[in-house]
Amino acid sequence: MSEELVTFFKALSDANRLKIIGLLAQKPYSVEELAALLDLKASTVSHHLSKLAKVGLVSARADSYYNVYQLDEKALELKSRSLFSQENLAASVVDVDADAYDNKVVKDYLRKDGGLKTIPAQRKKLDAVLRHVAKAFKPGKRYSEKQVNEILKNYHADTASLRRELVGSGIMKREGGGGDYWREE
Amino acid sequence: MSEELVTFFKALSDANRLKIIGLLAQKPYSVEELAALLDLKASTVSHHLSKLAKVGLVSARADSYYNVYQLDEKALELKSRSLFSQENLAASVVDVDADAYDNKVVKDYLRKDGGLKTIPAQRKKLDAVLRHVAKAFKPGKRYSEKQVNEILKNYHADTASLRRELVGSGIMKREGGGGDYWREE
DNA sequence: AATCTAATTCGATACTCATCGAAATAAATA
DNA sequence: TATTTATTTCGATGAGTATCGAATTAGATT
Repeated sequence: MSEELVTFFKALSDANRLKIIGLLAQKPYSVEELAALLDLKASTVSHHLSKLAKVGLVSARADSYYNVYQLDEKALELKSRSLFSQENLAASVVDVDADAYDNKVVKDYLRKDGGLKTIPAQRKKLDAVLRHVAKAFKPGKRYSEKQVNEILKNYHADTASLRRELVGSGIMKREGGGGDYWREE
Repeated sequence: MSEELVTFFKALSDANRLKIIGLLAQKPYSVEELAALLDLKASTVSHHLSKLAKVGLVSARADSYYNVYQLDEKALELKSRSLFSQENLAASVVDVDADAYDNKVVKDYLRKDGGLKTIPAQRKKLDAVLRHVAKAFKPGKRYSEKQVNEILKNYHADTASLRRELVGSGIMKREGGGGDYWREE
C-alpha cells in the first residue's frame, strides 16, 4: 500500500520534526523541553510528535509529571533499509492503469464512427493505434488479403499502409509470399 | 544543512511522485506517457518531475519529440543508505539552542530584581535554576558557609535549602565536615 | 479530595503546495 | 521557413497543514 509510504515521508518532511528526531537521537525529551529547545509552543510540538508516533518513529513514556518521548531506533533502522525496496516500488504502481496511454492515444485519433482521423506519424502513437486496430482480428484465425483490407477499410482508406505497418510492427503475421495474415494468440 | 534533507523528503511525500518513481524503476517514460498513466495533465507531471530532478532522483534525456525521464538508481541507493546517518541526525540539530530550556525555566522563576519567586519543586526545573544560581560563584574559588549564604540571599531567603540542593546535585562541592564550598572549573 | 502542572485537543489563521488551463518555449518534421 | 507537437512556465484556485492560543484532559502532589 502506497499511502503508508507517503505518510512516512510526510512525517519527515518538516524541518522541526527532523530536529526533534535529531534531538531524540541524543536522549529522550519531554514535550516541554522540546518546545523550549525549538522555540515552539507545546501544542505545536505535541502535534509534531503525534505525527512521528503515528508512523512509529517515536513513543512516549510517562515519567511523573512529564511525558517523555524517545526515538525508536529499531523502527528507524528498519524503515530506512526498506524504503526503496522492490516491494515498495512495485506497490506504488499497482493501481495505475497500464493501458491508459494507449487508450488516450487511440481516443485522440478515433472519430465518433470508430474510423481513424489520420494514421499517426509518430512511432509510439502509431503502435498504440495499431494495437487497437488489431483487436478487430480474431487471434489465431487466418485472413486473406482481401478480407484484411475489408476490415481495415473501417479504420482508414489507406488499407495498404495499415496492413504494412501491422506486419512491420510484428503485431500481425504473414505467411511468406502473398499468403494469409493472422494475429498470434 | 538540514534544508536539503527536508527538500528530499518533501520530494517523496506525494503519492503521484512515488508512482512516478515506481514507474521509472521499470523503464523510462516521457512526460506525456506518465500523464496518461497517472491521469494527470502534462503540466502537473512536469512539475512533479522537476521536484524529483531537483533532488537528483531523475534526469531527462531528449529523444526526438519526447523528453524521456529516467530514474537515477545510483542516487536512490546512495540517498536511502545515508538518510538517517549520524551526520544527518547531527546536522539537523546544529542550530538549536542547547540552553533554551534552562533559560526559559530560569526566566519563569526569576523576579525582575533577579531573585527567585520560589524554589522549584520539580527536579528538572530545580536543576535548571541551580545551574543559574551557581554562576554567581567563581569556578575554583573557595567560599566559607557565611560567604555562600551571603550570595544565596540574593536569590532566596531559604539559603539553607539552596545550599543543600547545590551540593546534593553535585553542582557545588564541599570539603568534608563544615569546610569550604567551591564550584568546579 | 483539592490543586497544580504537563499534555493534548480544538478552532482559527496563514502559508505551502498539488492541480489545472493558458501562454510561452523548444524541437522536429514537412 | 512554417507548422506541428511535447514540454515547461505562469497565474489562479482549492486542499492540506504548521502554528498559535484557549479550553480540556490526564496525572501527580499536597
